[in-house]
Amino acid sequence: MTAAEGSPATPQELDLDAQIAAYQREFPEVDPQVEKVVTALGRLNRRMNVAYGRQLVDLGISNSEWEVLKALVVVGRPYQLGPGDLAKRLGLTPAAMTHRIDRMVGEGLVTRERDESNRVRVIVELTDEGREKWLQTMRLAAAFEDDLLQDLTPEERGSLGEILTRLLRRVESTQPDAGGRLEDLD
Amino acid sequence: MTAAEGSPATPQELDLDAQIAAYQREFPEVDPQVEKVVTALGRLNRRMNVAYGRQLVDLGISNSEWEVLKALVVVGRPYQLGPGDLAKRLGLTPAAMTHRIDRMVGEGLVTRERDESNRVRVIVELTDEGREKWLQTMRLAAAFEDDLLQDLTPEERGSLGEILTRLLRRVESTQPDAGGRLEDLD
DNA sequence: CCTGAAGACTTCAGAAGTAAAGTTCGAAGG
DNA sequence: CCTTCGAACTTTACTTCTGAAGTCTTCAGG
Repeated sequence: MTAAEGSPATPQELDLDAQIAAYQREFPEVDPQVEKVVTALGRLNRRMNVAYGRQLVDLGISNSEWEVLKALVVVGRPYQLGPGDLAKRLGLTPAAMTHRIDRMVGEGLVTRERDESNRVRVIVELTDEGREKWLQTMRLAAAFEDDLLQDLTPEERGSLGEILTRLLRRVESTQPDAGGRLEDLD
Repeated sequence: MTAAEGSPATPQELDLDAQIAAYQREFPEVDPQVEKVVTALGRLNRRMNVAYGRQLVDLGISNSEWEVLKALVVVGRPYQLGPGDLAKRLGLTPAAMTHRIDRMVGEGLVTRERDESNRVRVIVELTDEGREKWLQTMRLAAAFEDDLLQDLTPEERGSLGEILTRLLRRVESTQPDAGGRLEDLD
């Protein structure tokens, strides 16, 4: 029998404190408190993505497809966006969007048609099936997320949300949105 | 002239509160507080990775290569690991590691040689140049991270680190490390 | 009208990942 | 000793993404 092909996407990592200690050993100038926050953030996020990924597999869609569903649902009825808009919102090249949409059309999650009022444009629209899929993912994701934050007190949740929002604002203002504000798109 | 090819990897996203509001509109059962924490976490992490990526481009290495450097540095002298260990630690397939190591050997960041005491094994070792690269990335990353957390009070940093650590522990214990504990590897 | 430029999407080639099959070496039993 | 199994890495086929070139549509001038 050949090797069991260890399932990837689930990293085996050192204990967090051990990892921080290693950084201090190799790079003494580092601030352990800062490094702990940043490292925990990255690792937490990675694990969450693994968890989402597993749930999505059960529902028969990929993480990439989920992103598209989310973007379409968020804009609201009639759940339409162009490939270019989608690409900007997801941070992908237009070429990648073309392929993703191909797949998703094949799976019946979205439709693609030319905009008859301006035949250069293409309209990608969520199907009922696509919307239903998104609802299913939301149910699973919400359950996972509730469970994840279960041990936090309401005060802790509030303060966590507030601090993260502040950090996000800082980084998003530092990092201009690669040419053109989102408001231009709607 | 052809299209300017909008630079990807920097998503244009809705305001965080607007996104949460959209989720509530489309899925009223969602807990906005929970969703805010989770969404901010994901978006923050993504932006941080974009920021790291830009710094790495300046230093001439990719994010993937950075991961390998980190893993080797963290184990300490003599900075050696096998491809299989590396793959497990990074959450990749062994096949992907083979290719990554190929590239990194070509760039002089690591060496690859057979273990003479057991010729099935291969030893990947950080070169001096690789270690120096890692130190450079650390300097830039630490500066970025210090700046990111600049607005937080020491108490906020401490509590953020503590809460994130707790969440990480929860998710890591829920999500067994795909076959085999890390302790078996050293 | 016709032409040229610009915009929006798609197509094509190359990079990097996964899954599965293949190769090589070491160890254990007859 | 020889054979067979298992472990560790590599190879192959296929997927998905990026960057650059290509196609089609619209619009502004001549």
